[in-house]
Amino acid sequence: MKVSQRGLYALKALLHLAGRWEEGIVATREIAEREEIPEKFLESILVVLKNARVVESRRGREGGHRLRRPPAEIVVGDVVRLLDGPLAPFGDATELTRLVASEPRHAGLFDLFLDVRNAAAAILDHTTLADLLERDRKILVARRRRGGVPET
Amino acid sequence: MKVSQRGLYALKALLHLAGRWEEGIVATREIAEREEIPEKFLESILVVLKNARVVESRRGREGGHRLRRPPAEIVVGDVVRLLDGPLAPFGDATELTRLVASEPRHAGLFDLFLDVRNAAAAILDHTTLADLLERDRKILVARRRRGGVPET
DNA sequence: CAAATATCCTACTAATCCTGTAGGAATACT
DNA sequence: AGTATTCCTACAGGATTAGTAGGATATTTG
Repeated sequence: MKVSQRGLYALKALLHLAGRWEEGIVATREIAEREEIPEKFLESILVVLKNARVVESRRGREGGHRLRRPPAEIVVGDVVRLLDGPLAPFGDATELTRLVASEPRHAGLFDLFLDVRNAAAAILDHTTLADLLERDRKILVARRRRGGVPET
Repeated sequence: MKVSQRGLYALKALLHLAGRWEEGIVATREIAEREEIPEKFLESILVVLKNARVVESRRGREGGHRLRRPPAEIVVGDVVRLLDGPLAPFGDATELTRLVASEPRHAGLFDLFLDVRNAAAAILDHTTLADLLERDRKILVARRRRGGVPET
């Protein structure tokens, strides 16, 4: 499994929307500027996210995007799969299962790959956007305690 | 992390050599034929494996390749890293650690990626070629018991 | 020494993926 | 009507992937 720049942008954008969940609709430009994502590129990503019903959009003036569900109900694994394909290091879970069951050679190898994909899925499929926001917060607090650098 | 066709070929070739570890040297052509890998492509892969001191080669007639160490001492994680780069889904472990420690935004996300890479590393770095051969054997036995199809 | 055979090295190619850009059409708010 | 924003299509340059081709180099056998 590999997370592309595009996938990373998608996650950052969603985290941005999650952080401002109460505010409602946010425009592409604003996300792009704050998260340092090329605006036109982000546009195309948001369309994908919209078609997958992760996000909903409003056009025209005062338009923009917002999460379709609360941050605690959006799973990181789904977003990664949507943008960057299956979590398995080779092929996908179904293909690997088939190979383990039918390949005369190297079934063990595919079985190993299946273990890796299951380990990744176990982590990514039970982490939500809300979890990540919480995690951000905790890391920041810990960093501050460890001799953070509050300016002056 | 993504295992390419090239990486898969490398692992298959190494498993082939591991299976015939006692026999000593095996020619590229033979591996290519038995494992159904394009010969010239396999050649280039074996050079990489040789430069990384995983395999040793002898030229000329009766030449070929063999593992430099016994199968139980060759770790899958190292092979994957060699052919397909870091195990992390984004960047590598060092970069992710740095990002978690210094990024003002989304440190939690990079921390999550670090968890994924650690989970993958935990699996791949403690599985050897010998483990995989054993695994192959077990799968075959289990398959046979479950109503295998012994011809006629 | 010569022939045969295998690895090793360099270069090239075709296809696909990745990371964007550009321009405009459709839509919705003021 | 005017303006701001999403949405759609097309394209482009660079990197990566999966090989191919041809020959130089080394080594064993006759």
